[in-house]
Amino acid sequence: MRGLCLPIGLEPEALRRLNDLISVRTRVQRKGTLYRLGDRFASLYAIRLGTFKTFVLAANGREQITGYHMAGEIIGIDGLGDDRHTCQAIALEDSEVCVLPFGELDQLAVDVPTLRRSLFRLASRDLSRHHGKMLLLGSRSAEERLTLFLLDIAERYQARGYSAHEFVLRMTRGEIASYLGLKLETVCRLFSRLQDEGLLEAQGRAVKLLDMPALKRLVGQEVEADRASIPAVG
Amino acid sequence: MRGLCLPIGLEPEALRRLNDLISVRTRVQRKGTLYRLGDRFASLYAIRLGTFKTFVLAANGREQITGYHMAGEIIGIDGLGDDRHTCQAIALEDSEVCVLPFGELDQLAVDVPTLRRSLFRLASRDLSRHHGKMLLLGSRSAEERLTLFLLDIAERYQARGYSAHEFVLRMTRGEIASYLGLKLETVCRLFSRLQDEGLLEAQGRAVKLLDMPALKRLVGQEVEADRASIPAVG
DNA sequence: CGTGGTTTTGATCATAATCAACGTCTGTGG
DNA sequence: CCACAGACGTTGATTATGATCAAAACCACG
Repeated sequence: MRGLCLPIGLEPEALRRLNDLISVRTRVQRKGTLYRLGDRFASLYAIRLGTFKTFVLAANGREQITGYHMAGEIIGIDGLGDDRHTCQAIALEDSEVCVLPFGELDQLAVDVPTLRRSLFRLASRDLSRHHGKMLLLGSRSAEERLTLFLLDIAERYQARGYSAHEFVLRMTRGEIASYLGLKLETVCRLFSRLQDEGLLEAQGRAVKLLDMPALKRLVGQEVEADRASIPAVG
Repeated sequence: MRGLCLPIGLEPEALRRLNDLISVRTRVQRKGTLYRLGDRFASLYAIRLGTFKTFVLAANGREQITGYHMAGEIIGIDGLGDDRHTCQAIALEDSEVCVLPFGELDQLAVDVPTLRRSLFRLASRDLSRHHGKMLLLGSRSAEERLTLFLLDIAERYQARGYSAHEFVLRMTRGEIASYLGLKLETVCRLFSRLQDEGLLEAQGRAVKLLDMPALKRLVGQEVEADRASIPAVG
């Protein structure tokens, strides 16, 4: 049990202490809500199994997806700022989370500097993720966005010991589109195009990344082994 | 001195304690760097006077602006995740910051739950800001983006006691464009267009917002007084 | 099977990017 | 104080990209 409940990115010392306050494990079935916008912020949730999407509702009522979250990640930190969750979290498949009561976590953090740091880290991680990946998305073409998205997913699967080259997406084309700021037809066409170009193979949600180096080049990521060649900019 | 050094959004109790550890005040002149990407994270900076931009360098060496920061705001929290700053901060005009050594801040946070909370709040604030305002930017037209940007600036000036209707931008058209994921020519045209439509008046960086309600409607923000009319979505 | 949600593809249109030229402002040195 | 250079801003003409509208095919599930 403990194994999967433990968040990636926390130091060993903090992890042991954490274990003690993990009391509740909850199942959330497909399309079930973990928390809603406006809910009082009380806990963090360590995803033990499954996948979640977080989203906000735009003025027109359409949902704007703000993130996808997989097993091993912690969600709910968005509520910290105002004591209320600022988005809604829904399971994309039958899932299971460990509830981490924030009050106790906060208390524990007093004794354990490492955990304190870890919590901060966690809070700033989404932020950094956005900086590093998604904000850059603003100035990128549709093709680059989708590629970045797929590479991000691949990387996260890999970090969990799964194949980075072959996986099954848990979200619809429309959900991907919402996340990337595109239309679903555009996302479809891009899958087709990347397939025609031999970079990947997609049958519905099953995806095989065939030419990783090319995909990385497409989004301007240096293909490892010589990062020294990145030109310095003064 | 204390007055302006103190961050907006911290509770009174925390503020008093904070005062004691504010040791250094630093000037940063126009175009001067406060911190660079990769710099060791040691402090937060409370902007006492002036304006900063934060940005990352894209693969091609072009700068991608990730935020604008005005007097009363705290920057530098981006470095918390990895102990290294993940972006660069440069002053857009002659500015002044208070240095808040994070180690001491962290230590202080142990005793003061309020401060602890405030720090978390701070860490998650940028995140929330993005959620609420800029992430939504992904699915918006160029005109909506610029309008959101201007309304955001207006709101922040207002929060500081300045006019929300009339202000002088501190950044170039190109910098606005970078921030919004547009090209500078597009930003220019949009200023012209909004001016033609009578929504604002722009002479270079001096901006007057002439029709606030119309601007808010443009981006789908309910014009106060009846938020009850927003349809519920289940 | 048939029904609803999802995915794919086509044709057309709107928006913003690109390429290009020119105007304007600011600060510097003569 | 003026002339000039360089950065910044504006506008026009054209193109490329992604949105929109529309019609099928596909698929999973009851």
